[in-house]
Amino acid sequence: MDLDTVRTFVAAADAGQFQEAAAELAVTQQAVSKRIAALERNLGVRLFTRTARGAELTIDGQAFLPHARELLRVAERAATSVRTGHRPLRVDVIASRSAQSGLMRGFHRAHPDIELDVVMLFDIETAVAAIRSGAIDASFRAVAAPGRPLPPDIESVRVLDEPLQLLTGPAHALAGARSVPLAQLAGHRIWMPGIVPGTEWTAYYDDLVAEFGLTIEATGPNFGSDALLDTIADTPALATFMGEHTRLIWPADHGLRRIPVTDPTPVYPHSLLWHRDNPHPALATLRAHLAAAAAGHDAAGTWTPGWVIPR
Amino acid sequence: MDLDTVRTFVAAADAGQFQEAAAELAVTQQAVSKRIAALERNLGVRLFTRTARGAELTIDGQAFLPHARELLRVAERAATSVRTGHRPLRVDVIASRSAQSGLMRGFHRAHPDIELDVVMLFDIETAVAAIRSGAIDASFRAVAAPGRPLPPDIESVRVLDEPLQLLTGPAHALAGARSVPLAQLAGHRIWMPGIVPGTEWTAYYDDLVAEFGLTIEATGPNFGSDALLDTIADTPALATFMGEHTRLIWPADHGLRRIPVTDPTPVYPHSLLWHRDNPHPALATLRAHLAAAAAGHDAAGTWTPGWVIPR
DNA sequence: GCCTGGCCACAACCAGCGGTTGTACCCATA
DNA sequence: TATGGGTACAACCGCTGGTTGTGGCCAGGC
Repeated sequence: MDLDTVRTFVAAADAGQFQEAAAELAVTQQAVSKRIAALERNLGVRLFTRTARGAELTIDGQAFLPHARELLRVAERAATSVRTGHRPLRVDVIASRSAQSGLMRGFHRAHPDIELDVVMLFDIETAVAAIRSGAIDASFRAVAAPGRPLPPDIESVRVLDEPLQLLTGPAHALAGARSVPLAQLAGHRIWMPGIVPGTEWTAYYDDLVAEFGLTIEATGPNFGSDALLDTIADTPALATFMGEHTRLIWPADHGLRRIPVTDPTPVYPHSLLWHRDNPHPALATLRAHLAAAAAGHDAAGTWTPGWVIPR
Repeated sequence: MDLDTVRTFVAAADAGQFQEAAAELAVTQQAVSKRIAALERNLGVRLFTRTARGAELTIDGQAFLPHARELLRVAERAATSVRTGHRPLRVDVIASRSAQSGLMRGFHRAHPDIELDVVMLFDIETAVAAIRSGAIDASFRAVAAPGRPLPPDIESVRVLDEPLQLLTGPAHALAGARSVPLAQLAGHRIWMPGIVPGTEWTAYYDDLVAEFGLTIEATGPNFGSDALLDTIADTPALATFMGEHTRLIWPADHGLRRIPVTDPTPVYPHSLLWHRDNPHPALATLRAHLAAAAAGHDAAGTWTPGWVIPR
């Protein structure tokens, strides 16, 4: 199916005749006739009944028309998603199903008219470069890694402190605990595959390990969260950290337990980064939305690395 | 933009390389390369960065990908909307913004997974023919016109009795009334343009006129509901009938008044028609939904033509 | 009843799109 | 440095999809 053909169909349906549609599309009437005939051949149904005064839609044509319009709308949106200037707000998140995606879903619910595109970049370096080049408008990150302050043209604000919870299988020693103090995790193996060296994740967990004497194993390739959850569920000696707001796709309940961590609760600080001079109007709306959503949280009894920029 | 090209883009993005995508699509690698290059030229942005191990999405490519998938989904739905066998449930309503459309919206909310196509046919004759031919699955109508019983292979059920209200402008003599008895309308001019002779609307209003001595003018072409409402708002001597559930698109409030009619309240009987042997599974769901929605209404103090099939 | 006007479909023709094969180039790896 | 896997460019060509020309059909008016 060709979108020009669909456009021709819609034009002919609106005009009620091929001749006028042809004039609108700046082609001959014969071209319109051939396009419609080809579309009818493709779909296997007759879309118009040809009369002496033009062409009117059959029932099949009536049923097809709204779908055709929708198709053109979606094509238009797809094209504008990459057209420079007045394109949708483009935001980088660290992972789907993360708390950041949750924030963006909330923003979309609050402002359904604002067009959004969500992408996932590799690390903060890439994100900063993309922000500076204008390829993206904003990025959710944990800024900044120690010793690497943000460039002056990049602004940022803390938007969410997400408490980390321990995720264990049903046979884990701590599976029955209602909560667990952070210091008590010193003897347990905590497994976090897929933490890529050089990203801000690494810096965060390095500090957590250094300060509380934990044992975090980042070994092994990342086979995806399904494999991770499978292993956690089946291995009594292993646990992992997971953000409180992270949504699990867990069709079969393998008895996984989320256990809050206390004294202090490690929180992962999510910040929003954007370029000082970015003129996108929706960016200001997003910042206002996040500022309103972030208000009123309590930082007492929590831990973040010392290098994290204060709120 | 060509949907085959979009399909190629999605395949290449999923595969991570052109070669494998080409194999899936049963074309050569060079064809995929040319298609992607053409798409990039069309959109004016680079979608892939070519590496030694394949091709990975740029940020623009990432932003475009979900739109491309959506485009293919919509195209698929558009094609199935006219494909015979397992196509969406196709229902004929008398007008958009009518109570029937409201019923269908309610059904769609209750069963969002059921695909629907809504069409508007000319009259009950056309609708019955379309039902018999299988072109549509169901039709909302006021059955049956007097002396024209339904054929035995068409089944029907009353699904909604919609009270008619008087619609007047602010300067109309009855504009201030909280309600008006039907007999009291005898002296007033009631204007119903666009009532097409031969349709079941005509039969309904003919009976209403005959029984209560009203003056209903069906003269003049139908310039659309906007023009009708404009005229009603500006003309003190004119009023019109409108279904209680009919939704007005009325950007500027011209002070229109809806006045309930009593003693008795004329109600317009909406029935659902379908073919005895129609096997569409969603049809049974629709009938069950409408039966549940129709339960518990009170027919006391209302009027319908004598030829309307009883509930 | 026939002419006329308006509209659509078919035929013939042709440019160019979009496929193929062949080949060069690039880069990671051994 | 050689090798293998991947992409891009060039040349070629069939067929899609446009054009012009023409015929058929139907409604309305003289």
